[in-house]
Amino acid sequence: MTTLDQGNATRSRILAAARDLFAERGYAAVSLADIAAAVGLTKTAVAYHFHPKDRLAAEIIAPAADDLLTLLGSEFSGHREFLRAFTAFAVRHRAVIRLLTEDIGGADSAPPGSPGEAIREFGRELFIRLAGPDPSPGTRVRAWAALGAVQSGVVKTVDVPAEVVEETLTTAAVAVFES
Amino acid sequence: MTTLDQGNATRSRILAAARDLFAERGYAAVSLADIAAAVGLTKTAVAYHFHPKDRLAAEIIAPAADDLLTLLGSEFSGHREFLRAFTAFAVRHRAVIRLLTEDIGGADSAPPGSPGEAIREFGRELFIRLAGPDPSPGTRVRAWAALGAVQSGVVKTVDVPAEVVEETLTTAAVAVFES
DNA sequence: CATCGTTTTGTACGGCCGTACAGGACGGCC
DNA sequence: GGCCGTCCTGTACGGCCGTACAAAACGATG
Repeated sequence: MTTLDQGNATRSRILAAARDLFAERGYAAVSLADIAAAVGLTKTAVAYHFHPKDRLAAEIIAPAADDLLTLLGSEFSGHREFLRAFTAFAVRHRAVIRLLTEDIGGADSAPPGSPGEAIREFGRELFIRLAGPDPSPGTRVRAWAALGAVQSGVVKTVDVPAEVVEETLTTAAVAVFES
Repeated sequence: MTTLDQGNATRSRILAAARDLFAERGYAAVSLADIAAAVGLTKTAVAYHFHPKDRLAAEIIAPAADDLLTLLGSEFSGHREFLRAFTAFAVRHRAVIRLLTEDIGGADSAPPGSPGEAIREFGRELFIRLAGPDPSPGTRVRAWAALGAVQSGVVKTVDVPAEVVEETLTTAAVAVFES
């Protein structure tokens, strides 16, 4: 089992390093060589564990993606509840939220069937969920502002305790949308 | 003069096309060939007008950068006035604000003396300006949320009249920061 | 018409990317 | 010891990027 454990261990180390680098610079701006250097391997070794590069992103994103689909599949009684749930989601997955919101699907087209396929333009779905099917210009602006506030607040304060961020941002997001 | 005018005309067309493409996909994701295809030229022709690719970004950003430096150099009586000024700035330059906030300086290191150098991490300066030198965790979260709300609201609603966006977002940003 | 500068093209190069493939090192198993 | 799967390395390839450079169109100028 030693061999297997070692493999899973480096696998995890690669995953962790990649998550940090992606969060810092974005998906496309990080090469396999960068990740390899961060964990002290060659880029070929990294490629061995995650055959297409997409798998790295897919595996990093997977838990957040599941949560997101659950969120989008749930019913909420009003925008306050929805914003509360969204903020909780964003805080819980703040290390990877940048990948979900921007990088993936924005650059190269996700192959059909991959996790990226389901997540594609999920931001738009969140927006529709919040703003409704046929929002007024003012509502559109406020909805995007609220989503942007949560994302920005979550990404830029990774060192602040999660409870503080979540509570503060929930209040802030509601304040935006009701302003 | 016809020759010169033609040159300036295509220069402008390149600039306009590049601005749109950058706003849509981000700086690094747009190649010279993409821009060339958009204006019906070869990538070499584009490179002729803007020798290092950086010049394209620099020229597109220049007016916004000047405005930004003015903003950072001004005094404000309180956070409301600052947020009002920042929102006005963001709306005025909404076509290029994505470049200022993310792409430039984020990916590859800007060469010293280039415009990107001065703009580098300007977001942090805006944050300090809003949150103060030694903000509490809650203030930090609210400040980033306010800035993110404005940015998101501005970028995602380019088809909404500027006055509507500006007024709505100013109110929203203040609501966030005071929430 | 000859000449010049400007603009555009075509071709080519070096660099970095992700990927493929062959081989070597190491431990588990018979 | 022989064999096998796992893990990692080295080398190499094709593709796309930005860039350099020679040459060709083209109008303007004399």
